[in-house]
Amino acid sequence: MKGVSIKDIAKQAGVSPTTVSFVLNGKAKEKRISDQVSKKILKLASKLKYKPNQLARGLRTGKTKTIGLIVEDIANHFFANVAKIVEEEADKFGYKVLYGSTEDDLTKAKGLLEVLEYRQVDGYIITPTPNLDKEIESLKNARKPMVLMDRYLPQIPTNYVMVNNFQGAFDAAEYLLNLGYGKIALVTTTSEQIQMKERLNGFTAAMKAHNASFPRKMLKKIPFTATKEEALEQIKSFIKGIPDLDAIFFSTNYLGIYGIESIKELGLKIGEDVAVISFDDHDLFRLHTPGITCVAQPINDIARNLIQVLMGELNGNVSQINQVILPATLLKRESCGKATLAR
Amino acid sequence: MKGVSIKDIAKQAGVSPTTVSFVLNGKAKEKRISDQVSKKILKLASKLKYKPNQLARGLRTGKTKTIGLIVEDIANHFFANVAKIVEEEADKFGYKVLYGSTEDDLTKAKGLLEVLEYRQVDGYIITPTPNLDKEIESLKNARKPMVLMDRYLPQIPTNYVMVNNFQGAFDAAEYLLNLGYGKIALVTTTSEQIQMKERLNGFTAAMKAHNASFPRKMLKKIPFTATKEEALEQIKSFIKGIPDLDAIFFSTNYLGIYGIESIKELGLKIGEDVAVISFDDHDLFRLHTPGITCVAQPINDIARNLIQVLMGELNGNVSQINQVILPATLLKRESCGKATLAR
DNA sequence: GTCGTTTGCTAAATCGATTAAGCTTTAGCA
DNA sequence: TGCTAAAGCTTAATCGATTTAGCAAACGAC
Repeated sequence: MKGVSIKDIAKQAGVSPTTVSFVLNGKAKEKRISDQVSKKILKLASKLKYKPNQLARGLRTGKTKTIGLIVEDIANHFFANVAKIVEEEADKFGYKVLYGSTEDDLTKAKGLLEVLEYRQVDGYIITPTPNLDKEIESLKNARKPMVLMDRYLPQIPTNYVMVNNFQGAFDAAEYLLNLGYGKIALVTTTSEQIQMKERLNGFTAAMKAHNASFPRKMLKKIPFTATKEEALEQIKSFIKGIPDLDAIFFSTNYLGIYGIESIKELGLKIGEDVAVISFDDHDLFRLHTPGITCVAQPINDIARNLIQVLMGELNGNVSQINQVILPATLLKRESCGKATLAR
Repeated sequence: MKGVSIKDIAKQAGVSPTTVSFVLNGKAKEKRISDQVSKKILKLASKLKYKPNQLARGLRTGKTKTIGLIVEDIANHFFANVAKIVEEEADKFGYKVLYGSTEDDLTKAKGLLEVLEYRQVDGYIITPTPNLDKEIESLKNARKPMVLMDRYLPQIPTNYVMVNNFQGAFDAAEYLLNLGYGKIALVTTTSEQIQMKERLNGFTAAMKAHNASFPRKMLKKIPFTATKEEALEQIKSFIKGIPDLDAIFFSTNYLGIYGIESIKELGLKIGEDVAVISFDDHDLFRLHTPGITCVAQPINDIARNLIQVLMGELNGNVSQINQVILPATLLKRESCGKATLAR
């Protein structure tokens, strides 16, 4: 029942636990343990299927080999996929992952951080909620290894890994403009978070660069507190309110999904009556008829960079701040009808 | 930097660490600690923001307050949603969750179990891969709290929580038959796992119950090792091979997705040329035009039951085996055209 | 006044590993 | 032979909590 401990090995090998520890930690040479003894110990360890007790080790060394992953919603396509790669990559370094979803709620995020702290995770991958500044700041001051993802807090210089939101939105808008669309609307959220701002900025910058007009009435912000029904209603009446609308850019994947549903309910045809682009990819966008053009995030790259940066910190390379911004890819499908027709 | 320990509190309160431990564990009365001292300790603890070191506690008590969650693929809609609720529910009991994806691969599953074991998780929620019997058996013999999900191993009586696969498939087939469809095909995987068998059994039982014919050529098994491209090819040529086909039941959500894509590529119209039902719901099915009728799993219920059963075991109620089978719901949408037209 | 009981608390062992410090024994060299 | 150095281990402290066993003082009963 009980596991095999270092003592058991020591007893059977006729040496002290210290010696066993040295050998099993690869310090045999350094600690001048004879090859004879080393081999005997290694043989015994594998024979007895010795598994070091991580708790004991952690208690002594202060390292749990665990990282905390805080996402907005683990059930969301983007975060779930990141979580998957993060787990795989962390595993390569001998780390396990504890996760939690904030629902973008400050209180939940604080709660998660507290739990992770007293679980003594070695490092953090955090999708910050609004107003999480104080907590992030104090983690930073405590020099805890940490990387932010998906967004960052402009006031606090920290490591982060994100997609290039500005460029992604810029490319999307430019693509629509080049296809000849003139009345392009942007549907985004009221969230003041940086990733949303940058998508808005990228979009407007493209419009400006092409001397296209983007009056205030072409911008719709849906409160992030809105229920699905409310969001659908708002999107529908927004669309109805702009008769000459010919294209819509949705700034997130869930808004894109709501958008598709809204457009469908209005009896309009995507790609014919109105062009659609959404930020973030989704199975739905790929398989929808017509396929929905989108700005895809490089999920694998994001996850791998997160771990790479975090491992750097965990190994003590805390020298400089790592801010990784990865390119977004415009996946052209059929939802911008003129696109395929015109070309 | 260092955390506040029980010793710090003891020193400041002028008592021994033992006393502090008793008070903080709610054993003040039982251990006859005076109210005076109790209060002083509690006050100090909250003033110093004492957080018990879980490692130390775990080392001593053998409990980590951590559960291991092994899913097939955390990025999959079903598992991601279960993972989310599992985390929330576990949190209510003070447990955190370590997760990992097997990709239905035996070696990965073994690796995960090994890691979780030596991380000393208190309990396991496992989606077993094929041939994981030996490992499950040995966990069971070690009397480790454990619940299986999504499927179980018929040879080993264990706790599990699953949807009623038989009933779900039966209902789907019956629904199609009642709508007047006669040539109904079943597309499933070559997987021999119980949940797949039961879906097949449910389907054939319904056909038999209604005296409908279900010749071997109406059954297509796609190897689960097939790439997406291979799967699409196979589904397409299967459909082409049965000219009078009028309905298809896909036994999993990813086959349903492939199915939609295949049908689309063949230039057929879902709900008009061919009716479609898939096991498992998905955003895509809901938002697709036409909406895809499906057999939905009660995800929240599944997750809550998993935790409930596991907590029962963790609290020592290991008396009897809990096998929870939850009803599947047929979500009727437009993909079975005659359905909406006929009614 | 003595004995037994209760009250209120503490000492010390323990969980299993890591690690600084140190203790033998053998070797090397003059 | 005697002295230093290196080789090869071990002792014991430590991480922070839990928990068993038990001590000292106060109290009560006779």
